[in-house]
Amino acid sequence: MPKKAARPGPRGLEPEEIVTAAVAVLEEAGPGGFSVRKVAALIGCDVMAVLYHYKSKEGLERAMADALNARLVPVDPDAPWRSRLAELAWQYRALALAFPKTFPLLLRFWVTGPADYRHAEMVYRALEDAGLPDQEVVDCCFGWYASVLGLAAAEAGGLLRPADAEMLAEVERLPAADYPVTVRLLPAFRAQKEGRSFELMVEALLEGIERTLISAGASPVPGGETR
Amino acid sequence: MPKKAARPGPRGLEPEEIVTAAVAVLEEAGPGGFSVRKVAALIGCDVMAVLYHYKSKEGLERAMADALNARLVPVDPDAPWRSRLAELAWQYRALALAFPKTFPLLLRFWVTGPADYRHAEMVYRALEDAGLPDQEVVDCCFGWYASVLGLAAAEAGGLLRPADAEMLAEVERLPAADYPVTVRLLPAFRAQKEGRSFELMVEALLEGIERTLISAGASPVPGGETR
DNA sequence: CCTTGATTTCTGCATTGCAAAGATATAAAC
DNA sequence: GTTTATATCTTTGCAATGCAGAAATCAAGG
Repeated sequence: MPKKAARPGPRGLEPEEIVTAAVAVLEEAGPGGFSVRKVAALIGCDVMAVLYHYKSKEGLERAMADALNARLVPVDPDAPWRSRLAELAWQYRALALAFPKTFPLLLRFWVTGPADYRHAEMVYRALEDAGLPDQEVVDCCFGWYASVLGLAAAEAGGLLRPADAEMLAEVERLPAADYPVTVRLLPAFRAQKEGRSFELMVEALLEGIERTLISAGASPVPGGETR
Repeated sequence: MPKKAARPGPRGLEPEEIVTAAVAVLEEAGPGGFSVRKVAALIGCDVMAVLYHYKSKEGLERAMADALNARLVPVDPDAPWRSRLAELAWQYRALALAFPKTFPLLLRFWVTGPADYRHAEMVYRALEDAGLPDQEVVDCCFGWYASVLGLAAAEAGGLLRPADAEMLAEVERLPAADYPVTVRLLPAFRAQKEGRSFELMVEALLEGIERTLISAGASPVPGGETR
C-alpha cells in the first residue's frame, strides 16, 4: 500500500512560482549544484510536478532565461539612439549583477520568446535612427547584442570587477622580463573602478558604430543624432 | 575474484592525450552529454585514471580551456596596433568555429595559466601603442576581451550566422503592427553574410577605442597609428 | 630485497534527469 | 447527478553521473 504524504491532484501550483524558486536555487547553488530536485524541494512539491510544467530541465532553464529578460523595461523611443542603446546595455549589466549565476542562460537561449523580439525591435529602431542602411542594421544588431551580453556576462563572472588581492599577487609573481607591460601596469590594476570597463566599452562601441557608418558614406536620418 | 581486463599500474598515459580526447568527446556529445566516463572510454582507460591527473571534472575542463588558447599564435609586434588586435580577435573566432562546444569554457575559466597572460600582454602592448593612458589600457583590455569572447562565443553558438529558415519563418509570423522594423528588415535577414557581423563589430570596437581615446585628449605614441 | 612514491584500477555510494504509470481534482457533457 | 474527459500531481524505477576509498601494479633508489 503506497503512502500518501501529499496526495496528487491539482492544487494551484503556479508555474511562475516554479521559475522564481528555480532562479533562487541556481543563484544559491551555482550552475553545478542546480537540480530540479532542489527546486521541487524548495517549493515543497514533487520533482515530476515541475517536470510536468516544463518538459525537461532545459525547458525550465529556458523559462528562467525568459523570466530574466522579462525584467527589462522598454526604453523611451524619443531619446537619442545612443542613449537608448546605452540604457539597454546598462540594464543588461544590472541584470547580470543581480542574477550572476542565472544570467549566462541568456547567452545559451538567445532569441526565444516574444520578450526578446520586443527588445530586438528596440535595437533595430535605434540603429535605424542612427542612419545605418538596412543590411548593416541587422549585422550590427546581432554583433551589438553579442558584445553587450559578453560584457555583462563578464561582469556576472566577476571578471570586470577591480582586480582582487589574489590576482594582484599572481601578477606580481610574473617575470618582468617576459611580461614587461603587464607588470608595469600593476598600479593601474589597483586603481580599477567598478563599472568603468563596461562604461568605456559601451561608449567605444557606440562611437565606433557611428563612425563606421559615417565612413561608409551613409547619412543619418534628420535629427537622428540629437533626437 | 576481481576480473583484470587491463591490469593497474603505470603505463605511460599522457595527460595531453586525455585533454585531446576530452575535447573530442565534448565536441561530439555537447556540454550535456560530456562526462568523464566517456572520456575514459574513448582512450580505453579507467575513469579514475583521468580523475587522478586532473582532480575533478572541473579541473579537466580547465585544462581543456588552457589547451584551446594554447593554440593561439602570437601576433607580430611590429604590425600596427589595430591589425594586431584585429588578428587576435579573428583568431578567437577561428577557435570558436573550430571548437564550438569547447569554446565556452574560455568564458568560464578566464585568466588562468601563463598562456593567457601572454596574450593579455599582447593586448596591453597594442593598447599602449595606441596611446591610451595606463588606466584606460587595463580597463579597455578587460572590456575588449569580454566583447571579443562574447562575439566569438556567439559565433560558436551559431547566433551570428546568417538567419536560417526556421528563424526567418518565425520572423514572418510576427505581427507587423508590433514589430514594424523587424518585419521590414526581413530581406536584410536573408542577405546576411557569414562573418560580416563579426567583422563589423571588431571594426567598430577598434574605431571606437581610437576615437574615445582621442576625445579624451590623449596623444598616441609617435607612429603608433601607422606602424 | 625492501621501501617509497607515482600511476592505474576496482568497488561503492549518493545524486541526477527522466520515462511510465497511477492517483486525484476540476470541468464539461449528458 | 452521474459520467467522461482532461489537467495536474505523485509514486516508482532506472540508467548515468561525479567522486571518495582502498587496493593493485610498476619504476626506481637504498
